[in-house]
Amino acid sequence: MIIDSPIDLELTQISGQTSQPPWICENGVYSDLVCIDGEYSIFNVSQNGKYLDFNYSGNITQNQAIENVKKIYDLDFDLLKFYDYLDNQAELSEMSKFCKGLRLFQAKDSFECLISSICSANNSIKRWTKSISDMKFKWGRNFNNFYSFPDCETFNDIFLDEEEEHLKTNAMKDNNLKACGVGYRALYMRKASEIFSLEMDLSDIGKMSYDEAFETILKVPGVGPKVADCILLYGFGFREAFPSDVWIKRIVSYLYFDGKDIKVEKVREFGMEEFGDYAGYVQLYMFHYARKSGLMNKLK
DNA sequence: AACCAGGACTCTG
DNA sequence: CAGAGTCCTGGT
Repeated sequence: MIIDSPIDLELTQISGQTSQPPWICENGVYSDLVCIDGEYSIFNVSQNGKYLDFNYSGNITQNQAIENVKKIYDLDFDLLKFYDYLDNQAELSEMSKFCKGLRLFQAKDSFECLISSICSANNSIKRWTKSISDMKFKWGRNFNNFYSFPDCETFNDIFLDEEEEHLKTNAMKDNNLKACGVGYRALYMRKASEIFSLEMDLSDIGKMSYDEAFETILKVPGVGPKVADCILLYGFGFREAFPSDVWIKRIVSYLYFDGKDIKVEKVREFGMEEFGDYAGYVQLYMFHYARKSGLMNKLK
């Protein structure tokens, strides 16, 4: 079925949002496993003109399927109204034409998003997406050769490194977190996983105000301000988050502060103040505008 | 082959 | 409480 809401699927898929790695793509069809109320379904989406062509298999209702695909691709967000806003801001007016159809790629699994976001810190898009894909393959459940991300109870039992694996088994040496290329982040991931299986539900974060959610998630090991905002934006749909890293700092500094060096923390405050509920989208568009327009090379 | 990029954390003054 | 150093891996 066609879903009547404009999107650039490929751009959204490759944009490196820490909700999840890109879906498996074959002949223009992007597919992945989605869990809805304990039922597993395979979602297939492809580009049809300006719109998404969507179908699914599995034991869920059509309403559930549509509701979930709309959430994942943020299809209820009014892009055209957002472009009106961008076009009327002197500093942002170039962005819509470079990023046309780019949408939030929302988490289908908030725990996967938590671990992905921790994995992305001090890392490259290519490397963290491979790490997460490796984890799904090693420890996820297999449905028709699609793999779920392990839940936090399963995750707690994963060996940290070769040493821990060797201590407890005689098996091969790559059945551990560090074998996925996560380096020192392995311990952060395990501690984070333990917190959300022993101390609180990850879903509680979504019920909080933005400020409370930010302060709460910030206490998780491996989660600093940037990663916290990614989790809140991509994992829980807090659009007022403005995840600020060195690139956003350079771009904001170039566009708004005459190239002056600003603290990342100030950039975050500026973004939230200036862009309000559009902050998350503006951050997403700034990054891809910088990539595609050549601004990024210039700022290096 | 030495060096760099990328956030969070820890230690120092 | 700011600033510097360290962590791991893949890329040059």
